[in-house]
Amino acid sequence: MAKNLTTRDEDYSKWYNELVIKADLAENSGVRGCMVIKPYGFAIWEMMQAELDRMFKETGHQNAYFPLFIPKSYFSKEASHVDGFAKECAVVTHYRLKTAEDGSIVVDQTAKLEEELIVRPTSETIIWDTYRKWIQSYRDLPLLINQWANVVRWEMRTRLFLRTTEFLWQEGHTAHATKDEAIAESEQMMNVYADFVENHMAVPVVKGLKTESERFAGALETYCIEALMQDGKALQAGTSHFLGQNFAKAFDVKFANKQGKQEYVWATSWGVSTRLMGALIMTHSDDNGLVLPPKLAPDQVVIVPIYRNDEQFDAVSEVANNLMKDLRAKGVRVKFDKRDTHKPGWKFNEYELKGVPLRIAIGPKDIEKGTVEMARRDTLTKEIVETTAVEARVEVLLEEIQDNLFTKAVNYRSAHTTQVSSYDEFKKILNEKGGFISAHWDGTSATEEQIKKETKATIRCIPLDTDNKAGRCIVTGNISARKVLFAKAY
RNA sequence: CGGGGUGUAGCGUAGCCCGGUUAUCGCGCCACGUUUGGGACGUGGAGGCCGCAGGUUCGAAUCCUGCCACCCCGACCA
Repeated sequence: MAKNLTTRDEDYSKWYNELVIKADLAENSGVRGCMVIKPYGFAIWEMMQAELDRMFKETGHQNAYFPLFIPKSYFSKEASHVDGFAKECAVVTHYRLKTAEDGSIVVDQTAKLEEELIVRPTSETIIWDTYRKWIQSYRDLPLLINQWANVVRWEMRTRLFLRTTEFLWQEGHTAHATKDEAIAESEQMMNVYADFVENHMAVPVVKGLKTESERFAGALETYCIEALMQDGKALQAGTSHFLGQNFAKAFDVKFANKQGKQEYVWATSWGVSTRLMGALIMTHSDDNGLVLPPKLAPDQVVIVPIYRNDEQFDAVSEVANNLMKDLRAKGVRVKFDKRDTHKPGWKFNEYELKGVPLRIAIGPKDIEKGTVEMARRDTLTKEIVETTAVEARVEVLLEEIQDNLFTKAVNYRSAHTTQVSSYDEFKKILNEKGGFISAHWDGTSATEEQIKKETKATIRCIPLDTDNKAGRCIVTGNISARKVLFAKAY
């Protein structure tokens, strides 16, 4: 059993914070709102990056890198965009320090910048300023670029991975000749995200559209994927925006079409961030610690030796090393933990806390019988397996664990998605059960705002796979074209 | 930015109201020995600008003032 881990029932957010720290994923730094991502946490992020990067490239995108600093004036070019980010920007005003008379380090006031630089909260402006120079003809389109970067948003309140002042993400920025093509790109990337999150992270998502008030600053349409956490709160896991011609007009990005006529290009942007780590942790983990889906686990299998003396250790090691070699040849990520500084029991708990999907223990009894003990992290069950059968069994179990985690999460979500037909029922479900609430809404921002004020629930999305049955808004009783998905959100 | 709270060893803490020996305890750390199939035990040891600065006092972790940081609640969060 994990020592001192607060349970989810006791205090969910305390459980989350402790888990992040104890599983060695990240910790708070000396810098307000900024976290240190520790090696184990970063290894998981790298697994995510590698797969996403592969998917982006498979859909024709290329990576590039744009500056961290954006001149202030760039922001004023697209009005709604600056409105969305103005309140949370870090601003660079000086470029030099000096030693004061009392020996302290101070900002050199004579080194003031002509124009302040903004630490990017997102890169639309600098990228579109650059695209102007890259795009002249329809032959230059589509332009399909992604960048892996850090961004800064000066949030009032931060939480490890879920909302930090600085965070890591990827942002795709594409330019297209036609509106339809740009919309198709936004939809495609939403689907890529959904594919990744469901099939690699084993986290089920609802694909949908954001309402006008929840839309990205500067977008005409925001596609999103929404996931449900174990405490019944929703988490926006990724967004893909159709930007129309807003940025093309703001940054004067035109191309000559086949008829030689100048046209503004059509744009999209899309991103996912280290917040996905939060989604991964909160979806699968339990009171014993982290639970990782095999596809993203830095170590899929760990082998723990049990021995009393050198002779036994040598015998166990021989079996372990052979297993490791065979499993690695099959592409399984496996580690043999032969540290003599910790006891087996300590290691069992350690790997449980860190969410390693499969643990293999090999001791003197196993050597005698030609077996090993295998333990699953997701079900906490153990089985004895013939050494010769381990390789095949590992492959089966890794797949089973991946599927099981997804199925469990889907079941949880189904059990916590409620259809309601009145506002009273809505409030009751929200307070007593939480989760997604599917209800009719009259489509106005006023009603949406009223619900948010009165209940703290927001419209997570207008689901795309809904059956579009008309009805009456639960608040106003006005005509509603379809049900939308509400929840309290992170 | 408003309301509340907390800063004592790497971490978690006692002491603070009511000033007075060498600042308490647990975890962790180091050494040695016994241990090793679910977070071992014993013995010994190291580790402290008591958040920072000033003040009161013979004497301050303790009282006073200012500052800083963090946490919680609100506001904020495309």
